[in-house]
Amino acid sequence: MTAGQSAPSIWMRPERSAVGRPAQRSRAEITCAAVGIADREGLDTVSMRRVAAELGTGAASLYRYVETRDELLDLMIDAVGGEHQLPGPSGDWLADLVAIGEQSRTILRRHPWLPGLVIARPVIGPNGIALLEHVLAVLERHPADVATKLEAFAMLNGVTAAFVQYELGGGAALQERNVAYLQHAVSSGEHPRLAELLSQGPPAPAEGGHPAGDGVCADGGVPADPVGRYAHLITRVLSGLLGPAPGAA
Amino acid sequence: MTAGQSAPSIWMRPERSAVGRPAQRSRAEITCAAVGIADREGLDTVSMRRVAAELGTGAASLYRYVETRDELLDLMIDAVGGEHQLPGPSGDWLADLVAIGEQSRTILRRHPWLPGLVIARPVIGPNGIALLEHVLAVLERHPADVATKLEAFAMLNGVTAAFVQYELGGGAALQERNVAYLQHAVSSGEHPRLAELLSQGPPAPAEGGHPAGDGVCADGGVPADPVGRYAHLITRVLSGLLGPAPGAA
DNA sequence: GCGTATTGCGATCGCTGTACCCAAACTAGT
DNA sequence: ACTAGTTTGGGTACAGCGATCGCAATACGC
Repeated sequence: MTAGQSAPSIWMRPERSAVGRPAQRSRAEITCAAVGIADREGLDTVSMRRVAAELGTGAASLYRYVETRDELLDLMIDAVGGEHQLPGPSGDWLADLVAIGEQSRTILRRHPWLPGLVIARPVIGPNGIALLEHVLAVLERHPADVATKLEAFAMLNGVTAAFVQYELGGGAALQERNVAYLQHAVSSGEHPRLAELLSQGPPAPAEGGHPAGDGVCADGGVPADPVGRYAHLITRVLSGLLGPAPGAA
Repeated sequence: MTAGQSAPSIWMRPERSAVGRPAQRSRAEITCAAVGIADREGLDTVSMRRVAAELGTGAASLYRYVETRDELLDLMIDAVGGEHQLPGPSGDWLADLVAIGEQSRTILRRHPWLPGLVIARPVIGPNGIALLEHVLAVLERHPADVATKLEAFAMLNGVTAAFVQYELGGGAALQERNVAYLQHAVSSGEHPRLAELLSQGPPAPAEGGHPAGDGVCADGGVPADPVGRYAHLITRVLSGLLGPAPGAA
């Protein structure tokens, strides 16, 4: 009767019916295959036919589980969101949120197709809700209003995605082209300040490990390793949005 | 001889040759048409045929100007980057960078397809170089090393894109679905802290204007209007990466 | 005017997302 | 045990996509 006619969300439809011929596959199985293909061969090789072939079935069958390809992408996004581990609040909300961000960074680096996708398509599913609920729980006693907390959640995800995409340089091929063009632009004249940039560390921004100390350093210094840099950045973002840390200065 | 065989970058190829039949169109003209379509009808209606039709020509003709569709997307990204106005450094690098960020936010909101695209495809062209050069000029006397300045540049773009995408909610349709699912999830049980979120301000995060004061407020307070919130956020990010403001405490 | 270099673009190929249709496989009711 | 109803499996088909090819048209240097 009062139905909003636009297909609401895949997670509001029941996965399988009680009657009729039972399904041979599941959303999770299809999602897992799609994520595997994206990890291995890139996001735009994830076609319905390719995923179906991976599962040994026909492309049309997938449409019993998913209405469109975009819905499959939604499932993929939420599925990797489930890779988070969410321990109980420690009492230090800043530390808890930074820990979540560091997990997110690891997850995003594991699935290089994710940063671009999650920004273009900020969809929320069961795992996204669990994450949001966890963040709200961490911030339960924080005096900020809900809108601010929601914004902090969005920025925790968004800033992390942006940072990882910067770390990865948008993929090796693209980064190579960018560097080549930068050199070209510098050599043919006009940009004096770019020269010093290219004479130093442009080719590979960073790698993944944690070679040095594991995080936030004394206020004022900027860490050298990527993990420390990320922690430093996300700490500033979060304390900027939510005020300074609870106990710390 | 020493050629890296992968097609280097569209901006390293000359746009037109001196000899032979002269071209009837230009990269700029095609780019402009494509941006117009994307603004009006969304990014994924930007097909080669559609753009060609807009220009009254055939799809194959466009491949004289652009090698692939992705290259057209690169042109679009860089073209809107040219909408920035870059005044000379004022001496206060933080204020200058925040001003750039606010321009970026306006531009990104004008082209809602951009945030997702620029994160997924962080390509740099002439306008991107001009912007980078400008940022480096603003930071000329800043003591940080080049890698840190480059990171600040990347985060200025990345964080702004993430913020705008959060403001826009990923498009009306997607936001509607998300809200519907959140309500569904809350009503069917488990997530206590989500309830208070939905009882308050979830449907539209923000609108664009600048109803109240125009920016950074006294330290400690968090502004209410979106413009102030953005300024607050980007200020925290930049001073987090580059140390505190030059004159200010 | 003639060779040479470039562009314009219709025709075409392989691939994509997805609608349609019917056979197969299951449950519920009798 | 049979029928009626409901759902899934998946082959086929279609419109549209990005991209290639080949040829006619159009310019310049000589």
